[in-house]
Formats: sequence, C-alpha cells, structure tokens
Amino acid sequence: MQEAGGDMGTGDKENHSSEPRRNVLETPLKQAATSQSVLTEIQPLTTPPKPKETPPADPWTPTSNLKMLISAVSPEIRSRDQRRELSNNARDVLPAKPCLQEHLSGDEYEKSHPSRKEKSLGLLCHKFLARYPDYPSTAENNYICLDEVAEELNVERRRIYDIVNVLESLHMVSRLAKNRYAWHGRHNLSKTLQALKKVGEENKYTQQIQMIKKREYEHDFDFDGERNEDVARSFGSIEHSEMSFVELPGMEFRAASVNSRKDKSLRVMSQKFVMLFLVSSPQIVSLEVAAKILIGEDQLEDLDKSKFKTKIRRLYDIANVLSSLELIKKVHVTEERGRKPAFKWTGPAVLPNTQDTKLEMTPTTHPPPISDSIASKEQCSKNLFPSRGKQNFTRHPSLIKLVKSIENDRRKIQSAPTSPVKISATGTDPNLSAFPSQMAPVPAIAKQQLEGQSKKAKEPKMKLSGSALEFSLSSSPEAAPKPEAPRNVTPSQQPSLGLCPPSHSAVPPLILPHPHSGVSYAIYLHPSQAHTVTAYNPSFMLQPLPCANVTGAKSMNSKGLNTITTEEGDGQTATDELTKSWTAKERATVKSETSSQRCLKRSQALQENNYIKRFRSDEENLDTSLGESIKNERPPSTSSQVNDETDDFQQERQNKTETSDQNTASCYEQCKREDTPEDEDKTKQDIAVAFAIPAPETFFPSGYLIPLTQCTHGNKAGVSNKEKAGICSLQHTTYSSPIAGVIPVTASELKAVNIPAFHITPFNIMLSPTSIAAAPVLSNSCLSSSNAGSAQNPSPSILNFTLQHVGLIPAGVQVPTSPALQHVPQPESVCWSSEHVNLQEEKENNFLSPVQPPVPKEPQEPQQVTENFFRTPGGPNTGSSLSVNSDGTERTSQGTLYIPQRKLEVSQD
DNA sequence: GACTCCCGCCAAAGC
DNA sequence: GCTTTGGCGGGAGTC
Repeated sequence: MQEAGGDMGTGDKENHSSEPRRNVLETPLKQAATSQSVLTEIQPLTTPPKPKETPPADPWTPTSNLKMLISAVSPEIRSRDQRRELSNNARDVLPAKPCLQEHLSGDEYEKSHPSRKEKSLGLLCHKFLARYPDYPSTAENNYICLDEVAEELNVERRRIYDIVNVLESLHMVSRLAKNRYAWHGRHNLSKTLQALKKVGEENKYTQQIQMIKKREYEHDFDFDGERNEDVARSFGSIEHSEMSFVELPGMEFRAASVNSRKDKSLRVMSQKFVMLFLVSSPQIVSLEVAAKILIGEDQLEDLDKSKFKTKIRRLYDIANVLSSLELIKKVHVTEERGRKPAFKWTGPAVLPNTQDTKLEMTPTTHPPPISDSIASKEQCSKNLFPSRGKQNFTRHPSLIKLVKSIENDRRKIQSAPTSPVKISATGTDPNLSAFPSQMAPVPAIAKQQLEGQSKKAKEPKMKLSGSALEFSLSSSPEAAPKPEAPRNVTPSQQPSLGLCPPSHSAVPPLILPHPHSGVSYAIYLHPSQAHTVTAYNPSFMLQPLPCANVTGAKSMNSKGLNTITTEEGDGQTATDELTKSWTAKERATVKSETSSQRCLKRSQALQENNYIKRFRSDEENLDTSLGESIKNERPPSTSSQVNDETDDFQQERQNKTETSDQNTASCYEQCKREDTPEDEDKTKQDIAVAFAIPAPETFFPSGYLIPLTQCTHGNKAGVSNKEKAGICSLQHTTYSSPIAGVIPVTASELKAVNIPAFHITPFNIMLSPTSIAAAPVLSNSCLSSSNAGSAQNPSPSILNFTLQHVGLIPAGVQVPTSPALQHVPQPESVCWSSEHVNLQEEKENNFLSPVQPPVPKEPQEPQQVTENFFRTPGGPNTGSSLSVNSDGTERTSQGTLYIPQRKLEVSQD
C-alpha cells in the first residue's frame, strides 16, 4: 500500500496526516468499475464493505520498501520496470481497483512502480470514480477521506487534490472538512452544467473564443507583445467578470480558504474550461484557445510563454479528469499551422432545463424543489458577480425585480399547505435529495435502464425539453404538471378548467381544457389585456424565460423552408440541426446581452423602456468597440461569409436591434402607440401571416398558451385514467409533431377573441428527432398537419366559457369555430409575434418554424440561424459544415470542420 | 522536437 | 507550529 512512498517520501509531508482516520464505512466504495455498475447496483444500497486493506499483494514490509526505494533511485531498474509494466499495460488500462496489479506475476518492482501511464491523472481518476456510484444513495455514507483514498489508490494526496478539485468544480464532491469530502456523484451535474453554461454565456466566452480565433486567423497569433496587447484590448472591450467559483445552493464552500486562491484554482479553471465547451459551437475547444481565454481573464497583457505553458499544464490536468468523467474527449484539430490538441464535449447536452430529462427518467421522482433551481441561478449569479473590485457584470435591474418576485413566490409556495416539500437528505447536500431518494428503491436494472436511456435520449430531449431552470424560475410548481401536480389545483378547480394560482403575478394563467385529449392549456395573459381580470402586475410574465427572439422567424425564409424539408426523416440530422440551430442562436443571443436579461427586459418592456434604450446603447457601444470582431461572433458555420458581410451586416443588425424590442408582443400596445399606422398595419399583417389568417381587426397583446398536460413521462397526476389515455396518445402526437400540443386555439377563435399573439409555451414538451425532422413539413404546410390541431384544439364552447369566465369576452359572445382554420395557428407561427417565449420555445421556433412572418424583430444575426437551420448536412455550404460536423458526425467519427478561411480536421485520439 | 503531464517543492491557509 | 491545500514549473515520458 505504501509503495508510493517512493513518490511520497521525497518531501511531501502528507504521508500520514494527523487527521482522525475514518473507519471503513466512510468511503462508499463502488466495488466495481463504472461499467460494472449493474452488479454494484444490485447490491443493497448500503455502504459496501470496503475491500479493506487487502494489500495488493504487496504488503508494506521493510523488504519491499527497500526494493521500492532502490527502484526509485535506480534509473535502470525503473526503466526495466517500466518496460515490463508497459507490456502489461493492455491488461491494466482500466483498472478499477487497487488490486489490479495482482496479476502482475508478483514482480514487486512492477507493482511498486507503475509506469507513468498508470499514474496518469486520467487513469487515477478512473480508479477514483470507480469507487463511487454515479448516483449515490443518500442512505450511504458518501464521505471521502482523502488520506484513505490516496492510500488505497496508491498515490500521493496531491494527485487526489487535483481530481477532487475538478470534481468539486462540477459539484460531484464537496468539501466537508479538512481532509474530508462528500461524494455527490452526478446528481448535481446537470444543474451545474446549466449554471456553468449560463455563466459562460453571460461571461461572453463565445465572443472571446471567436475573437481569439479571429486573431489567429488574421495574424499568426503568437506571443509577441503587440498582438497580445491587441487581444488584451479586445478582451478589455468585452465585459467579462472576474468570475469566481460557481456554486450551487447547498454546495457552497464552507471554508473561506477554499476560495482563497480561487482566482487561479483548478476549480475555477475547470469550470471555465467547461463553460467554453458549453457555450461554443462546435463544442470543441482547443487547449490553446482555452488557455488564452483563461489567461486573458487574468492578465493577458502579461501573457508569456511560461504562463501559457503553465495554463496548458493545468488544462491537461483538468482535461484528464473531465475525460475520465466522459465529459470531454480528446481530439486534434489540424489546420494550416499544424495539429493542435483540442477537446470535444461529449457530455450531456446542456440546455437550461435538464431537469425535465430527469423527470422523464424517473417518473416518480419528486420534482426538484423550485427553490433549488431558483437558488441555483441565484447562487450562480451571486458568485458570478463577486462584490469585490471590478464588477463589469452587475445584476440587471430587472433581475433584481425578478429575484424579489421569485422570492415572494417561493415564500408563497413553500408556505402553502400543499407546497412541495423540499426533501433534503442531508444538511450538507440538499441536492442529493432530488434523485437518489427516488432512485434508491428502484431495482438496479431498472435504474440502469433509466440511466442508459437517459444517456441515449438526453441530448434530443434536453434540447427540446426546455429549461427547467428557466422554467422553474418562471413557473411555480403549480404550473408544471409534475407528479404532484394536484397540489396546484384549487379545490374549486375543475379537473381541466380553472385558474392557475398566480405564481408571479396577479394575472393568473387561464387553463383551457382540451376535451379530446384531456390536455389543458394555460394562457398567460399579458397585463395589458389581463387587466380585465385583475390588476396589472408588471411581473406577471414568466420572467426568467429567455424570450424567443424572433430572429428565427425572420430567418426562416422560404429558402430555408425548402431546405429543411429535405431533412425530414433524419432524426439524427434533425437533432443535430436542432442543436446547431439552437447553439447558433444561443451564441447570437449571448453576444449582446444575456438571455435572462433579454427576457426580463422584454417582459418589463413597458416599464423599463428607458432602461432598454440605455442598455441597447451599451450594446451598441460594445458593438462599436468590438468592431470587426463582433462579426465573428456568428457561429463558424456562417463565418465563411465574414468577408461577404461588411457594414451592411452591421447596419442591418443595428436596425434589427432597434426594431426588435418594439416588436415584442408584450410591447404590442406600446408598439401600437409608437408605430406609424403603416407600421401597425404591417404588424397586424405580420401577425396575420404568422397565423396564416387574414389580419384581424383588433388584437390582444399577448399571452401564454400552455398545454398543461403536455405531459412528460410521469406528469399524469391530476388527470383521470381516461384523460391519461388521451395524454398518452397525445404523447405520441407530441413525439411525432413538433407542434403537437401547443396551440389548441383555432385561428377563428383567436380572431374572435382578438388574441393576436398567443405565446405558446409547451412545457415539458419532448420531441423525438423524428418529430424535429417533421417540423419543416408540418410547418410548411400547417393546414395539412394531421395532429396539430385535431388533437389539441380545445372545445370552442369551453374556450368561450373560459374567456367569458375571466371576462375576456362578453358573456354573450361566442367564439366561432371554423373547421377550416382548426389547424391554422401553429405555435411556431404564433410565437413570432412575441418575444415572451421561453428558451425552449426559442429553440423550437428556431428549429421548427420555417414560417417567416415579415416581422423584423431580432437584433441577432438572422442569417446565422437560417444557415444553421437550413443547412443540408454534407451540402455544399462549407461555411456551415462546421456545425454540422461538430455536433453530430464528429462525435462518432472523424469529420472535417470548416471554419472561417481555413479547414480544420478533427480527429480523435 | 513537440506534446503530455507527472512530480514534488513550497507557500498560503487552516487548525 | 503543524497540517492541509494547491499553485506552480521543471523535466521526464511519449509520440
């Protein structure tokens, strides 16, 4: 066990800590490698007995110690040993246990002195991870004693720190006390990745990556001072915070010491590194770029080779651990200047809402407490904006309102008798409760299946499932049809008709039933229209929802419409397209402001118009300062057109920026005031186009139309069996159509009630790749959609009742039903008329809606989305090939990346 | 020769 | 003052 003394005895004081030693139960050994988790899981979820001190055939004896020492000091012996070790390497590549060396023919030298490869951090991390279950039960003792682990893994503790630090950055472990950590496994991973992605977006890493790449392309970026200063200036023009560690609620570091060196700590570096993957598209980050960015945040001016090398070293350390976690994979990008090491994200796709996926995986899982999600973002934000020093990123004023609103809502929710109970397993890790408590009793195989399914399906689902984080922020649990959904239904509520308790506002969403499918829909009304129901409350909106920008709408031109139809049937392609479309969009969104900021801004546009203008001005300033480089923010897929797009692009973009905010549906009233009559007419026409109906005469500003039982797995609570059947069928519909379950209101109904722009927010919508692929067709020919309207249109009578009930229409007025228009209001059409759509919608819209209402609404580069979206894989659009290859093909095979002005070949090692 | 990344020194922080 | 933690860079191993 102490063979490593050769390593440890050379000066480290860490051989035997004075820390009170744990007992056997402290370390929940996994008993097997990850690949053997099934066997592991079959066992009771109690702490498995540690293979206690089964000394790996090499007891710590004076003799062995002497031999080891001799080996250590003798290069010849070492090399001989290493040769032997190497010959056995193939058998030992993935050892899961310290006893892996048992079969090494008893050569004590070999055992005592593994080769360098065997000591690699990646391998060590494999061993480390193999000791613990991915999803530990809270019933277990999830404590890690560093001494113990170091001892058992036969490494010096210093190496364990490296691993633990990276794991800590992902909140897979947390420090409990000196020399002691808690193992959380992957329970928090999705949440952490969400947070990291968000922070990465807010930190404008996309811009930085693009900037660095651009610099590299334009000049041969090297380390001469002039260019570094150039880049440094560019960095300076980007607002980026001095980001500290991103924490999750309940996972905060307890000791201030942990943050003492946080600015350069492996933790923070690791998080930043991950962020780079999460915000970039393709999700390939070269070490060089990563190092430059990480250095750039500190002091790029002082960039020198030694610092760069050091950063690279650390990145290798981090990458090794991340690779062991199967979050990234090493690849190489070959370009003109040679082959460069890079890493590709192979972890789960991270959308703001991965919790939906979790719910899908575990239908009986208690939904994560909303407070967690809220607090998660809160915490993230809190840490992103440390109180110290330069604080370029400050909380958006509207975010403060949001926070207050959320806090109020949270209080209401949690104080309510039927409030969801936050099940916190331990005081130290409330996050553990969300999953393990439910998973624990699940039979091992079932769990394995679930995990397996989640692995396979999480990407597409996560891409479409919307933002749990966002959504949970925006909608209280009562809005979400969780298994515990009945808690939301007031006793007076009818099963499928009633008013949702207001979560963020005094304006309750209407719940519209669907008589055929049993699906109910919630309409969130804009205050300007909802004043007929209740008092205006500016915070009525689902504020944190990143608003659908209408870029997609604009970008969805007819050309693209034609193109995307060719992608039908290719689920993978469609999924990839979705990813690309989304990521491209997302990057575009990141550019000028954060999604939350944007959403907030728009949701409160009426009130904060002045602020918006100010903010926009800031954007423009930023744009100006960024100058040329801003163009490079467009995804690589479109950057082939960099040379083609000059000031026109900027101008166009500027114009769109100017008009975008005015075109939010929530601002419709204001727009009406501000627009010229022609503009207003045009807007109406646009909406009419979006609805594929003649321009209505009057409009309601906007609202959310939410299919309440757009059920994910397990979201069936509160409906009868009969309704369940309907829902089940609906699920199929949902899977087969990107628009299923979205808009149950016919055009005529909309017209009759003068609702011009419903915001469709199908939550928990899950779309299969095929459904995505079907999107173009469906969108292309809305009227022919077999499932869009038929299954989801609510009964006009009930709609009438509802609208009358809430006073939206006079009692005598009936909403006419026009069968011919039953299918008309497709969500993707409708959505364009408003920006009060959540992130999920944003993605869906980007992806699903080729309908192009001629409403210029988004400041982001529409072409970017268009091109991403309408790209034909393998097509001639070389500029787009980057995304195509990166997100899909390239994951499984070598591909060719085309980036601006040069070709990248991605190869995997 | 470039790329990887192990190794352990040593200083900061914690106890 | 000892221990823990971890930044850091030399330099060995690998390709």
